[in-house]
Amino acid sequence: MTQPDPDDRHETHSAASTVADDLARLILGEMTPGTSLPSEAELAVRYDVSRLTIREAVKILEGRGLLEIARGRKAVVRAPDGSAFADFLTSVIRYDAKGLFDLIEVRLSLEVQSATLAARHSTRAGVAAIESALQGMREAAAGATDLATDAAELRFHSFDVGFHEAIALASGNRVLGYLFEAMSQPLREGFYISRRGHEQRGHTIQDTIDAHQRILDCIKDGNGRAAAEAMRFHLKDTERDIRAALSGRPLRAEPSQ
Amino acid sequence: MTQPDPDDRHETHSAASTVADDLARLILGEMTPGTSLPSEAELAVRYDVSRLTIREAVKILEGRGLLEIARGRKAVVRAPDGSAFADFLTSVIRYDAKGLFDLIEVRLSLEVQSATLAARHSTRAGVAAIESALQGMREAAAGATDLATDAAELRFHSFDVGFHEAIALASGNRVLGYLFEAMSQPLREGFYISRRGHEQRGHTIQDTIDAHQRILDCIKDGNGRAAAEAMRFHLKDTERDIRAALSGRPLRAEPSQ
DNA sequence: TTCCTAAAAGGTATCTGATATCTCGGAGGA
DNA sequence: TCCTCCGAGATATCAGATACCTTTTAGGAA
Repeated sequence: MTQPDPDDRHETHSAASTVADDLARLILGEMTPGTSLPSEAELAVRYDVSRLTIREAVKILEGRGLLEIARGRKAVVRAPDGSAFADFLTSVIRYDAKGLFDLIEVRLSLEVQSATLAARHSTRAGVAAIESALQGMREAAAGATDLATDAAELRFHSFDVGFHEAIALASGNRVLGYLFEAMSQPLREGFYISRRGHEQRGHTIQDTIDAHQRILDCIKDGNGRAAAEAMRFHLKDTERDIRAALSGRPLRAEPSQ
Repeated sequence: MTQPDPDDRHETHSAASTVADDLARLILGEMTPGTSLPSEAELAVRYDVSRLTIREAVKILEGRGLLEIARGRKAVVRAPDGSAFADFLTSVIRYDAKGLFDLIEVRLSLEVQSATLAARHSTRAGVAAIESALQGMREAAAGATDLATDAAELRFHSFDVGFHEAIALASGNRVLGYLFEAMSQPLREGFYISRRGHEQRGHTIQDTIDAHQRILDCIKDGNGRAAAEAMRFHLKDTERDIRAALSGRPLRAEPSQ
């Protein structure tokens, strides 16, 4: 809840911030992804500040995910993606364990909706992408039957994430895709915890694959309600895995990244 | 194919980005909001780069919303909020009108969940905040019966947003609160459009207030399912308002901020 | 003529050094 | 004891310079 503050007497904002805000408005308003900004020298002349100030403004926008910067080339406007939100969510779940479950709760809601929408109006290509991810999970699991090695677990995980991401994309709702992308990084840690709990509860990898298969089947049938239910069941089960793995032992504090 | 280049992963971008990533990990991992970073000079020594490079790294983190920077003071770690995601979403809905409806769709899902959770376990203070926002809507509407003036409409709008925000907070799920905060800015434009459509469809302000009252009643009753349904009905109706107002006329392209 | 390569031009990345202005805490006076 | 003022420390911004990367262009070879 921000205070009204209509007239920004708060103008002690630095020159770099001012330039950054102006450029942001320009970029969001009338530039399309792929367009390149004028050179630093040119911007310095236009805003009548030093090149350093322009650089700092551009860095702020890089941090906001609006620009892509490479050495020797002009800065180009970046297509939006969810990464800008990712470390924000990461910081949320770092502060306490409840944050992780809050995130899981939200994720459940969004993924159930994704599944519903994906079943309702997905394209053949969309279904193919989901199928391909599931096939990848199968192969990763076959390669190492118990996911004993880190490499196999990593491969399985990335296909698992890919499965859910493919559903989010197949929903046709881009905001869902961005949110999923933003959530997948902070949920990465949760994944490894959940696999541990999955085994503790006597389940196998095949169970996991079957659960995904059911979701896929419902989507292919175009049955939104069933797809939603299958997704909800799967995620609720994953949540139980995590709770089982965490019961009695605190969330480890050290970041794995 | 690049040369071996063993000690320097050339793939990593600039020195500033490297420092920024390292600082981000530090901040997310082991610093709490309010803590201040070492001074630029000290960081420059620690990372063995010039102060300018540190400045750029810090600017990137400012853009990511991780740091708060003020002149003459060290940079302090910022408590997470949704604003970093807000202008990202704003950029999404700028690119085409479908983005707006994608966002509305996601919002519906999240708000329905908020209502459910708020009904399930809200505190007395949480309910009071929702009630207070609704009372504010009533008074704003009474002050100007048809919301003719911009000021009255603005007041009504902020109480309307406050109502929904209070529900998100009452849900007890902080991630929902952050997401709501991030969405409310880009949806601001949608609000004015919806009010126009509301009138076009022969509805009054009182209808809007009644819809909110119904949601509040369900939450007070602790009836999660009914609260979800009331919220869904209200938001679906709002969506119809927007579609009605937009039918035949394109979304205006000029940014309002 | 066509294709490949190397130099040139333009751009960013980073450093050094200097000045201005702001914040905060402590010294000193009332 | 409390208020005021000042200096130390920190950031903000400037200017100039070098290194390295990318793109373009021009020239030479097939």
